Amino acid sequence: MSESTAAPLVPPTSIPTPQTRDGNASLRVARGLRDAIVAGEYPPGSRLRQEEIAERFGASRVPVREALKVLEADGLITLIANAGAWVSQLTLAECEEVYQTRERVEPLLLRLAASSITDETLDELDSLAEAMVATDDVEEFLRLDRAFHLTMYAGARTLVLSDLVERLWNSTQPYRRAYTLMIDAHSQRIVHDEHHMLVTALREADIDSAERILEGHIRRTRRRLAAHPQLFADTTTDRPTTPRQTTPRQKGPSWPSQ
Amino acid sequence: MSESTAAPLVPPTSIPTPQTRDGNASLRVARGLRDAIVAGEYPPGSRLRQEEIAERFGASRVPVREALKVLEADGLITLIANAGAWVSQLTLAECEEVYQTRERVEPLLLRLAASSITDETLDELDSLAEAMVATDDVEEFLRLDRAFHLTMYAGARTLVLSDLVERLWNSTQPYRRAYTLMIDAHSQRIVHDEHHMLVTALREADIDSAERILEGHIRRTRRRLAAHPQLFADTTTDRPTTPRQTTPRQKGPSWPSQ
DNA sequence: GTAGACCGGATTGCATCCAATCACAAGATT
DNA sequence: AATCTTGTGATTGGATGCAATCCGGTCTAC
Repeated sequence: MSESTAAPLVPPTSIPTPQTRDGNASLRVARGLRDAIVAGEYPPGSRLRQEEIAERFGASRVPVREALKVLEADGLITLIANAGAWVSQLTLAECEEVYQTRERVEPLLLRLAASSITDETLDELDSLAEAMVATDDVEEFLRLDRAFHLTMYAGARTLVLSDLVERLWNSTQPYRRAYTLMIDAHSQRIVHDEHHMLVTALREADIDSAERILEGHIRRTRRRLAAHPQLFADTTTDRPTTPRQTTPRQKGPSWPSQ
Repeated sequence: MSESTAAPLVPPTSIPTPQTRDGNASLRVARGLRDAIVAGEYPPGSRLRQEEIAERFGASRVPVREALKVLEADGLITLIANAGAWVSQLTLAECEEVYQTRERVEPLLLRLAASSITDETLDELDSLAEAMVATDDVEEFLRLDRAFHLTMYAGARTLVLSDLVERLWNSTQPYRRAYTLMIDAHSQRIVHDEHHMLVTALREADIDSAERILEGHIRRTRRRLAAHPQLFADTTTDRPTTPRQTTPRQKGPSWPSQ
């Protein structure tokens, strides 16, 4: 499938393949596949075939497999030996677990970032919050919500923690998407209020309040999600359940176990 | 795992490699290498050569590279493209980051586990705490300390969170080891007191107190570590710094970035 | 008619081979 | 003498090929 790289020793002619130059096909595959999953291109339960991914990103199956291992550690996909890879399907309990974890760590990340939040950042947060009210496109809403939070945290000079938070966001993105599709005006109003209160607390440099507001914000979303269990995989069935493909034939852990 | 089926049609010549039978060499390598790193066999900054690891675990370099990706996501090693793999070396700031994260998430995990802690578990925790006082072997102390905490959490029917906590423990294990080597009797006494208070609070089913004690326990350790910056990599130098090998020639993130 | 056994195709897991990159050292140039 | 350049060995990254596993459907037996 490497027609794209068809010119290995071909001098400078090969235009469409600068990818050997980046020296890291597995990183490129991991990034691209993660983006595709988070974007909803592969919904939870989708089967991921190595060869198909390899062809899509113009690589062989070796870097694809390395990328799959990374995404498994991210919690985005579930690998089962000799069977294949599926986009992770969370049960409601697992999703609540992630949200409870977020309730604890995101306020910390906000605290670590707070000192370096500038007035410009606060204005940007305000405009992001405004834009969330204005839009009625789900994907746009999700994008803005994510941008709002990550912008708050952007000043933190942390690596472990910001990476962790991003993973938590990624692994629950499909369920935020599904929930956003059925959100009512009232709930949306509350989200907006909370965002506005957050920016206000940050403007007043009241970190403790900001932490509490953020915690409550995440908790409220968690409870809203819990009110819609139909969005999640059934706890009683073995997973991964594949709604469209053939069901895999081996019970696996609901979350990458390693 | 399934070495019992070790010799299917394999011409019995290949003695040193019953590993093809388990169907998952990369998992075996990841586990073994993780254990070796956590055990201190490869100290922070050590260079990890693919071929050497492959030989050690009786596999080729392909599953080794997959295992390296997993360990990078665990935060245990640092991969640099076209350069190699090194056991992660944390700066003091990064280690404090991990500990601050632990201060937030471990109390949550304890809360989720608390309801299923039995009297037998509490007795076991007591005896683990006692054994920690009795021993003067560093490795034994570390093993007991880890067992104490993980036993507390064992009842939690969580996957994401317990996995996260284990990663956090693993990535800071070398620094706990180095610190334990220079711990004085007074500090050790405090650790023991805190453990005892924890078990007491759990016996009284006082989850809130238990959470706070655990948070303070981790925080105190963090502050003790911060008082010994010489245990950590220098923030000013590019990393990874390899104390024994030749220094790699490319600046890399101090923590797996992705 | 139902249950169990047995191919055929597809997919994964891994070993081997080859290309690309980098560190180190010796040599050339100014 | 110092610096840039070039060559060589070692190491990593990736592609191909092959063995093993598994699913699906079909056939057979009871």
